[in-house]
Amino acid sequence: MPELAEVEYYRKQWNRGIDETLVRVQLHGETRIFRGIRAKKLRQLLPGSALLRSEANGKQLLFEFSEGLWLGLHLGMTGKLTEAPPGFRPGKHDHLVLFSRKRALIFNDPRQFGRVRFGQGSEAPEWWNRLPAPVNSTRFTRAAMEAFLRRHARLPLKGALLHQTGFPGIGNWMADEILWRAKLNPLTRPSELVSRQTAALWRSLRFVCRGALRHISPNFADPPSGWLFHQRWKSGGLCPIHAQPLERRTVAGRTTAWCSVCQRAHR
DNA sequence: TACTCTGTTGAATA
DNA sequence: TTATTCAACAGAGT
Repeated sequence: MPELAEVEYYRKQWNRGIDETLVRVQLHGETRIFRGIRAKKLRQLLPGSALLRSEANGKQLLFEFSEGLWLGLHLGMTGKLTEAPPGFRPGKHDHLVLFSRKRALIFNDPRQFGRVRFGQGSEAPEWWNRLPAPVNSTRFTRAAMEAFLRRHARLPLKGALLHQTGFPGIGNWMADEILWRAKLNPLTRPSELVSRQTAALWRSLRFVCRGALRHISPNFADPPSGWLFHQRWKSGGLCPIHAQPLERRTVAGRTTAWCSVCQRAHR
């Protein structure tokens, strides 16, 4: 699930451990989560350092520790960050657990599509600084969105919105919500958009990002009723406007729900 | 039991 | 260069 707002929620769970010194690190170093890094180094270097701060960039997370240690996390499809008392016993899918005297910070991910990265130095790791501006930042501009759509003129809108280089932070449910509000069919190609539709896409994108962050990231609450979110997955889901049964099909490789009245294919 | 589905993404292929 | 397909993984649902 973790998209922009859920990632932000999880970041705050680990922030509860800010200013606490780690005493022990427990991890399943052989799992896919740690691909590309030496998991053993985490276990050796992190104890003795303290969590200082954290940052999110779209779906990417960065935790800064004292002693110039940096932990990058991606939650993949089923990753979660939680916090537990210090006596916590890691279970099968608790692949990385950081213990301070007061608590355990847990990275749990059954499907292991998530990822842990590690860096050392006085500055944030280079891969972090190279990330594109996430959709909720002021650096993400309408001009940048339009340039990306021009570059991917034949990719269905649904696929474009899921592209993390073009729309960092958007995931499957947000993409459907955005297209529904903009009254755009997920199969529409960017090259077919008239300027009124591009404007609608931009407005809808901003609205859904702001709303998701406001409603979901504080407590993991659902967005307000009236959002497509509540209808997307249930069989017999209805368009919140027309009470029309939603279409449900794979578009650009992902399950997609839309209203055939609001989001007519072509004009 | 067997088979299908899933909120991500990146590698391989076209 | 851009678009599509598929695999990585585990568990839930039918």
